[in-house]
Amino acid sequence: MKRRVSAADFHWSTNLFLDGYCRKSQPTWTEQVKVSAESGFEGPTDDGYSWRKYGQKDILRAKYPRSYYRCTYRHMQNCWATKQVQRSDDDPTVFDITYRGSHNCHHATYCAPQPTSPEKQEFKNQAVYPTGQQYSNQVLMNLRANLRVNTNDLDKNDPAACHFSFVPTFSSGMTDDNRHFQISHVDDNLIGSGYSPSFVSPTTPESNYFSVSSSSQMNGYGMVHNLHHSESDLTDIFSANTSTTSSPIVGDFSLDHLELDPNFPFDNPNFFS
DNA sequence: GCCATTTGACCATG
DNA sequence: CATGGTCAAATGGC
Repeated sequence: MKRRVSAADFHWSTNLFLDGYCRKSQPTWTEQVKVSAESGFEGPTDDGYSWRKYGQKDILRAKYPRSYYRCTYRHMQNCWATKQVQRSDDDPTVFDITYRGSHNCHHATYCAPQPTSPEKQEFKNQAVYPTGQQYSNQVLMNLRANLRVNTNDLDKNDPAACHFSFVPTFSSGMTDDNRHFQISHVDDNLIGSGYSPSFVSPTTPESNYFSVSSSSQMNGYGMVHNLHHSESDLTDIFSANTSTTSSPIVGDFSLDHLELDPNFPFDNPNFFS
């Protein structure tokens, strides 16, 4: 929990998989993080937040146990974010990290030297944390390689509860920094509750930032808050790229590839409602 | 002594 | 009842 991964030797790829499921109205998404052994493998747990491990469990038919973490500031700031970390069976260098809930705490970024509080050590681990913006930009840089929207799963889920299937895939865009980014389903709760998947969470050693679009806005804690999410907004985001291989601009970034499923129900009244 | 981790027990769910 | 998720006492490091 207290180690840091240097920017120089942390080579990894992330397969982020937004599992916008419909349970308990908590946003959940899964990120697959690959850490190469040569980069001084220490595990993928440094995502910029401060986690406290509260359990470990052997999972049926899984080689490796699953670890359970919750936000260190669960009580101090009523932050109920949790995550589960499980090493992949196939590739021991790959970790599946399932995040559940969004952070309410304000300790994720290093740049928030707030007025001294009795909880002095709350900031002791923050000095080298990159901001969420920094992480985000890293991902978006790789996003240039490939981004597509996949709606295949829509039919498998209750359309009334899960209106959104968004599976952008970033892969092989950058040299050794391949990130695969998948967002499956996102429901209302996920969008409207300060939801912050890893691509907007602090992690990367890079020093950049991004903004997704006018419909989203970074706050001071590396989170993206959707100020509004209307149909037109999303259309704005994706429409520019449905028939060309040019590089549409998404926020501060250009995308080399963006495929949009023509059947994607942007006109679904429930979509991002 | 404080705090995080470990680990077996307990609980919830299907 | 099997499995996954959480609790909490014990443990260890600083």
